[in-house]
Amino acid sequence: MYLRCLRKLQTEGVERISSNAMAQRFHLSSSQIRKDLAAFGEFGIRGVGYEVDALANHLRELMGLDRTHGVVVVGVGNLGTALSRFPGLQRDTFRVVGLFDTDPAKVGSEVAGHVVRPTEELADVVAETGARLGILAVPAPAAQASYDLLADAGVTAVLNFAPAQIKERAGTSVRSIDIRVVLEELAHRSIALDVPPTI
Amino acid sequence: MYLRCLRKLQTEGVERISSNAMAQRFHLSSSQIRKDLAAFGEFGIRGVGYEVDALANHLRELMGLDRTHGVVVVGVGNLGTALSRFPGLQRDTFRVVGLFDTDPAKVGSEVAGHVVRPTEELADVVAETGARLGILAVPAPAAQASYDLLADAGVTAVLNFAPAQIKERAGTSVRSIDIRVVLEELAHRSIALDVPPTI
DNA sequence: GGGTGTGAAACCTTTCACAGCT
DNA sequence: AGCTGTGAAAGGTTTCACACCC
Repeated sequence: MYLRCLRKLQTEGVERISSNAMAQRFHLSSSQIRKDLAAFGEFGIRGVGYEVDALANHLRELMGLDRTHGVVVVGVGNLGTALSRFPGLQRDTFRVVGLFDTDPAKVGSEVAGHVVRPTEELADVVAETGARLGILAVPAPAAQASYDLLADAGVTAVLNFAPAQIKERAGTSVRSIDIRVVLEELAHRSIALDVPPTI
Repeated sequence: MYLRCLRKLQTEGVERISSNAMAQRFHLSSSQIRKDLAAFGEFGIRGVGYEVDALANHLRELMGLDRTHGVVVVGVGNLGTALSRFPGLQRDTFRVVGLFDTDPAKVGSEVAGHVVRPTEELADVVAETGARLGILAVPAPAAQASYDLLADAGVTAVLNFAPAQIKERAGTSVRSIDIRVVLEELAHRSIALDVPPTI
């Protein structure tokens, strides 16, 4: 969240900012900002504030965003295709290094500059490219098997869009986005108009 | 979250469950479960536990999931198409009632059983159908304008997939899923393997 | 006996306020 | 003078433990 705020400040050309100014700008509390940022190390300058660039770089490093992360995408339906084409996945922080599907009709076709490969080749591609991130865009019944495939291949973090509960394995963390759950939260908000949005 | 757990219990045929059993089953704390469920009203039976069906129904009602929610989808690219075809959006809780796009090449085509309409017709469709939920699957630069369109039409909650900061208006709450942010969190996890997953 | 609902205790997070650095 | 970093106070949340009910 702080990184997002700092990036916004960078695009605005702000070079230094105090916890107070930042609190006003982003509707936070200044003491909370100081506590949090101090936890990452002493990055403020007393009497001055925080150096936006230096702090952003520090947080980027802390989050591992200073290197390129290879991403493999399993499932090349509409969702997988949309994600593969997503500009944020073609840059130097995240780069799609392989698309996989079990459907023979899809294997061999080209999507977002990549030839879709059979899932049998996933382990090889992960080994060759050193990819550590995986995206699951398969139907719910195929989710667990695909996750296991990714885990076996050595992927360490998986983003799952299938509405299925993945049985996690040590060394391969999962973050699931279940559209059904998000919609339900939305339904709740639309009937209870005073529910504050999540940050 | 409780509703998800209860649904899982329902599919397993469990009719009654104690806070202790539930805690074990879903890795929660029994006292937390009791406190939370008690907050919704006295739904447990002392000496017995909780009636799964009755509690699920109560929570469903509380979340507004006992009625049908009409959903309009703005943006019929790969993502919009994937979402429109999503089975969870064709049932009696959530039902897509209209697809919209500005691209003349897409307008008139049929996706997931709906004819894609120009965004000019959005307000009419929302008025006719009484839809209160909207999904934004447009490119980032078009996000704010599309949100405003939804807000003007009377939609009360919007799920935004565009990587853009929406300026919210009173009466139309926004929940954004920014794939970039999710990926960054994932990158952090893949380098710091001890970060626990979000529930 | 078994299990909920709930005050009290323990624990954690946020805010306050100020010493100390630039 | 101005602003950070940080102990102390305030405010919340979670766990404990037990009275009370089935």
